[in-house]
Amino acid sequence: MITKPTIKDVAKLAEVSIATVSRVLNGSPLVQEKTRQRVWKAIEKLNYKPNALARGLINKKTQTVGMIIPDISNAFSAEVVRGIEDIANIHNYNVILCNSDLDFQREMKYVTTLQEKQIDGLIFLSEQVTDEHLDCFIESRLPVVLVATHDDKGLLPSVNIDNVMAARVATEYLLGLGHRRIAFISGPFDDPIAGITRLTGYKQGLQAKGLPVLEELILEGDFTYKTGYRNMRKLLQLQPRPTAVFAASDEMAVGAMNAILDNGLKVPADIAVLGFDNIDLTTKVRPRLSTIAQPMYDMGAIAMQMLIKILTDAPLEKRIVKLPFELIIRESCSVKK
Amino acid sequence: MITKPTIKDVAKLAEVSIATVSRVLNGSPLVQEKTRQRVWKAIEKLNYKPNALARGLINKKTQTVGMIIPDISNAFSAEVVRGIEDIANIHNYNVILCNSDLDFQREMKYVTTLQEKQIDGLIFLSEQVTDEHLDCFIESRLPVVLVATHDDKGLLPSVNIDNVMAARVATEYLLGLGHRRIAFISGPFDDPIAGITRLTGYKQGLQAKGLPVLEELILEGDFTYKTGYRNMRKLLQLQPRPTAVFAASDEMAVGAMNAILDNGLKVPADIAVLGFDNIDLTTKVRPRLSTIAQPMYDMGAIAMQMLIKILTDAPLEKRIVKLPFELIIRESCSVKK
DNA sequence: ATTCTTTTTGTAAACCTTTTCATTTGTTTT
DNA sequence: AAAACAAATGAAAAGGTTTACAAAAAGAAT
Repeated sequence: MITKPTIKDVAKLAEVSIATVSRVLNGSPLVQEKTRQRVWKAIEKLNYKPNALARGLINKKTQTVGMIIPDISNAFSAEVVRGIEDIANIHNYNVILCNSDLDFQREMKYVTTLQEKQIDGLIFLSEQVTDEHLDCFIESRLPVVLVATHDDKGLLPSVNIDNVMAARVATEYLLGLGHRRIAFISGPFDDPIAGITRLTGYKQGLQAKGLPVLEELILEGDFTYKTGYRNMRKLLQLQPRPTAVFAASDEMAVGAMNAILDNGLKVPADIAVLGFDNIDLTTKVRPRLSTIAQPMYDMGAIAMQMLIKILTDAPLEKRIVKLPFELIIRESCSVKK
Repeated sequence: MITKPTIKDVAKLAEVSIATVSRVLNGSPLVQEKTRQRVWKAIEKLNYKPNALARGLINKKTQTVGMIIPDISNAFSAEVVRGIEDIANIHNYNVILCNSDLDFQREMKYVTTLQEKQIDGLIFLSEQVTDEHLDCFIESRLPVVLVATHDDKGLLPSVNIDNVMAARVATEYLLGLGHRRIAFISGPFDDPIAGITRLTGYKQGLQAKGLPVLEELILEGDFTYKTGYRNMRKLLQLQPRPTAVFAASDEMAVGAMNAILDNGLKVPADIAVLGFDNIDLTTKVRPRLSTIAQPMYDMGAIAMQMLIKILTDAPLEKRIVKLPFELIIRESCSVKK
């Protein structure tokens, strides 16, 4: 069997030492022009590719980072990941993809494996970052950047949006349209990042206007289409019905919208619907969904940029980055009649 | 600075040689029970993690595979990737994600990088597999499995569906509903996998019924929502209008559906719409989209299973796998009035 | 007790690089 | 021509594992 050519083979063919080949490979200036050419010729002739394992072993760098996310088949994650990979690619990094399904055990197992593979850093996306997470990250000594999450103590660098304010702006928009009976389909009540925060923003919006927060109008979902649909069906049975629904994710908002539509009612005429995230889906449904836009791609891209800065010892201007959100008005909300 | 503990540190603490530690780590039977325990204790005490680079260097295996796909933010790719990663994870492999945007240069650059990183194998997803691709794969000597693609010569293992037959079944379904003027929004005319094949199936369907293939009813898209929308607008100007549209992807089908809806017409009452893929979106739009289901997750999962078999020298029953497709009837197609 | 097995453990080479340090070669200065 | 210096090259160690082989320890057979 023919084995892969190594630096030795190149050295032999070019009639130099492996040290010289290595220097050529790494663009060292102290090698004569004609030697350099001879080496390159040998490299090409043998189709030699340096072994990144050997390199990594000695350099203690692998140009590889890990990303642990809940689920790549979720549009939000996928968009963030695309941002991460694009920046990684530009800077000659590769990314290892890990789907956790938000399972703590899996997350921890991935951290261990990635550590063994000597990744240079980790990008982490999850519902919450608990103390156990923190312990694990610290023990691993891996540079970690959180995206679309943050830890309470602000120990880890992160990139996120101001979820409270975003949800408040959304609520105030609906109030501004004249709605007073605004339902809220929340994320998990124990999710401190996208659950509690957005619920808080919703409440703040109402309270700032002097309106009561009605328990019956607040239902718990898990960001998925299904829970949006189901919760909306419950809301439709209320007397009187809410005139608007604000959901903590676009998936849930579309679910809610379809529940309304399937019930023979109209959006926004009968009930206004407002989402959160601005995933692709929002422009593909009819009516198009108004929503709070999170800069998903940018969040990923910036997280990766931060990670690279950490890896290259460049200064980080800000460790905790809050990106701007945007209220995008489409067709799913109208003035209350 | 504290450095990571190595096998040497473990050996010293456990008062054995590194060979013994290695044996314990690899579950070798020829080490005494009490020694084994001593070693494990040392491993845990030091929180030692074996260095996968050093391991890979000597074993010539990295338990890492690469996957080159067009774009992870595309629902189809994402679902396939999820299938790949799940199976990989079960078998203790990790996956490196590479987005090519169908750019040949990028694809080739990724192959080189992945090769340098000594991946054990590669899963490749693209519009076409040209001879240059083939040359590159062969030269790389990497085990490659194609997914949702295949090469003309059948050189590489692949998993796919019978696109011609699927498109034909779809067309015949519309014909069966009484439609005679059926438009087709195709993928790129030069895409031999999902472009030409599905177009062929469409034509076959018509011809089998003795119907003419009308050029004016066939438009070229690139599988994206946008081209579905645009092409449908063109089709709407035809006199007489088509009574049904079959699109070579769900994205295009939804684009077409929205073009129809935005034009004040009804689906399926005025025009029936049929898609291809069965991505999530199909059940989130109203009316729900009828479609040809490709087993996206399974395609990824099976591709990975095949790759693992190749890597472990297990026999492959079939090198070219054709998975079954399924016509899923929802609400976007009705009998022609 | 001696020899022969069998079981357990250790030594050292190998995997493929990078890099320090030493050496050689070439150039400049005197 | 010799001395001093700079530039180019090579030898060898290091990085952290696995494993073939050697060696030691333990047990069985004589």
